Parts: sequence; C-alpha cells; structure tokens
Amino acid sequence: MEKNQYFKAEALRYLILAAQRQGNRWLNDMLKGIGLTASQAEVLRVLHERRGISLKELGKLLICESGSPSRLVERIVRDGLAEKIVHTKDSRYVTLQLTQIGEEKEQLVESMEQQMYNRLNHIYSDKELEFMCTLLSRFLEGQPISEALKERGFEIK
Amino acid sequence: MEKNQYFKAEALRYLILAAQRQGNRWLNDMLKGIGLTASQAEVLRVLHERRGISLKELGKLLICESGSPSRLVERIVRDGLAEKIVHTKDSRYVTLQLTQIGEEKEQLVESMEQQMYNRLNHIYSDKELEFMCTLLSRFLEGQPISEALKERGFEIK
DNA sequence: AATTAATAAATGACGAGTCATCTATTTTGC
DNA sequence: GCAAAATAGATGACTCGTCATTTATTAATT
Repeated sequence: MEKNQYFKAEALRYLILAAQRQGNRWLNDMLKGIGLTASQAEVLRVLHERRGISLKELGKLLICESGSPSRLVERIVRDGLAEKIVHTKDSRYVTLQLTQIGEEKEQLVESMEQQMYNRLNHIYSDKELEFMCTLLSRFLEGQPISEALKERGFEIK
Repeated sequence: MEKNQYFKAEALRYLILAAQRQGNRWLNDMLKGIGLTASQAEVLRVLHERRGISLKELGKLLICESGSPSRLVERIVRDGLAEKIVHTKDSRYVTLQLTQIGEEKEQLVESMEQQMYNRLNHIYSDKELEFMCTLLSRFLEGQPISEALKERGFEIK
C-alpha cells in the first residue's frame, strides 16, 4: 500500500495548501458581504486589540503577510476604516487607529469568524484540534512566523 | 486554561495559514534558483505526469489555483517550458505539452521537492503524517478541491 | 556639528489568486 | 439548417504576497 517514502509528506503538503485555500474562500465569501477580504479582516482584528501600534509592529503580528503591510493598510485607510497618525517624537513611525466605521466592521468580522470556528468545532473534537495545533506548531518551530503566533496568543501548550 | 470556546479553532486556522506560507517560502526559495515559482512547479509536475491534457483538465488537477490557470500557463509558455497546441477536432480546447527545457526543469523540481519531503519525514513520524492527512481530509470532505486531491492520488485511506 | 549607520515606511516590479465578463467554437433542439 | 444554449479559454479588474530598492528621518560615530 506504500507508494514511496515521500507519499505521505507530499499528501500533507497539498492537504495543507488545499485547507488554507478552502478556508480562505469560505471566509472571503462571508466577508465579501461587508466589503472586506480575509487579510483586511485580520488587520482590523489586530488593530482593535492593539490600538495605536505602528505599521512595523502590525507587520510583526500578522500571519497573512510576512513583510511590511504598507499597501494592505493603505487600502484600509483608503476605505475609511483606519487612520494613520505620524508619531510626534519620531516621524519615521506611523501609528494606526481604527475609525468608528472600522470598529463597527471589526465587530461584524468577529461574528463571521465565529461562524467559521463553530464549523471547525463541529468537524473536530477538542482533542483533535489540540493535536493538530501541536503538530503544526512543531513544523513552525524556530521560524520567524512562530513569534507572531506567540505574540497573538496562539500557543498551544 | 481554556480561553474560550473558539480558542483552539482560531489557533488551528492561523497555524494552517502560517504553515502554508512557510512551506511556500521554503519551496520558492529553492525554486528561485531555477527561475520557477511553486505554482509553476506544480504545473510542470502535473504536465509531466499527464502529457497532452487541456487547460481545463489541468485546472481541475491543480491545488494551487481553483479557477482556470490561463495566465499561470501563459507565463510557462512565455518562458519556453511548455507549448499550447490547439485541438484539431475541437478548437475550443488547448492541449499542453512540456518542451525539452520544461522536462529538464521538471526533473530539478522533483529533487527540490524531495528535499522538502525529507524535512517533513524528519519532523514527523509516519503515524503523525497519516493522522494529520486524515484530519485535514475530513475538513475538505465534500468540497470541490477534494476531487483534485483524489485525482492527483493524495487520498489517505 | 558633520558624516555615516540604522531604521520605518513607501514604492516598483512581478507573479499569483479570484471573480466577472467577453470571445470563439461547438452542441442542442427545434 | 439555424438560433439558442453550452463550453473552453482569454481578458479585465482588483487584492494579495514577496522581494528589492528608494526615501525620509533619527541615531551613532568621529
């Protein structure tokens, strides 16, 4: 029944890719209703939790993007969901703050995400969720992205 | 220790996203050496296995893209790795074939992928790989992408 | 104080991804 | 045979995602 030594590793690779894409499509389908994308929604959630952080700090917290989220934020500002405030003491920094509309949309994002999490809770038992998280964490150990996950509180211990 | 009912589901969501991104960066780093992207590499692998399939059939087999891979293939043809041949009986169809250079690069892709699979085999036991595949398959059950995975042979049974 | 380093953010360039729409061709149903 | 429906692929528009480079500002070095 064994194909070759790489069979399961390759299957895992494509299953992770497929799961990420599928989940993204679900979320984007819901978010489309309020004119947001999954990446923009992640920014709103982070800015709601940590008002006044800089672009650089935001970048270190996002999972959806590894570099500087300049343009992601640019579109969010353009759409009136957040505003940039140049730091008074060090004008290299730009701090970010959600607008009233941004805060309102953030609330809607939360409820949409919960629909997705309900779905996951329905598919998987608590132990299964935990086991998958543990195994995926092992894969990411030592990578820069692990810092972001840790900062965001997604540590499974 | 429980944060809230959605904590693990949310962690899983972001861990899958992070793992997909991380794996993609690894692969792209390697592939950059031969001027390819991970998506292009997937196309080469599929076209190597199934010579002469149409764009539509290719689209149904790819995990990296859900729609029609018109432009992905466009760039591969532009770079001289494959050629399009209009079907003689039904000129709506375009069939695809790797060029000599395309075949050579496909071989290099295989060996680079194996490096990644070796890494996965080192991180995980056989049972762990299998369990993760089983659980991720459950998430994708009933979704169109499952057909692609099945066609590609990534069924864990 | 002037020059150099370092740092934050913006920008250019490119290739994905996705959805909607358009074009060309073939099938179908009468 | 011909108009309508179906189908394959191309294309437009938009947003990611990533890397490299540039710009502006501050910190460090001499």
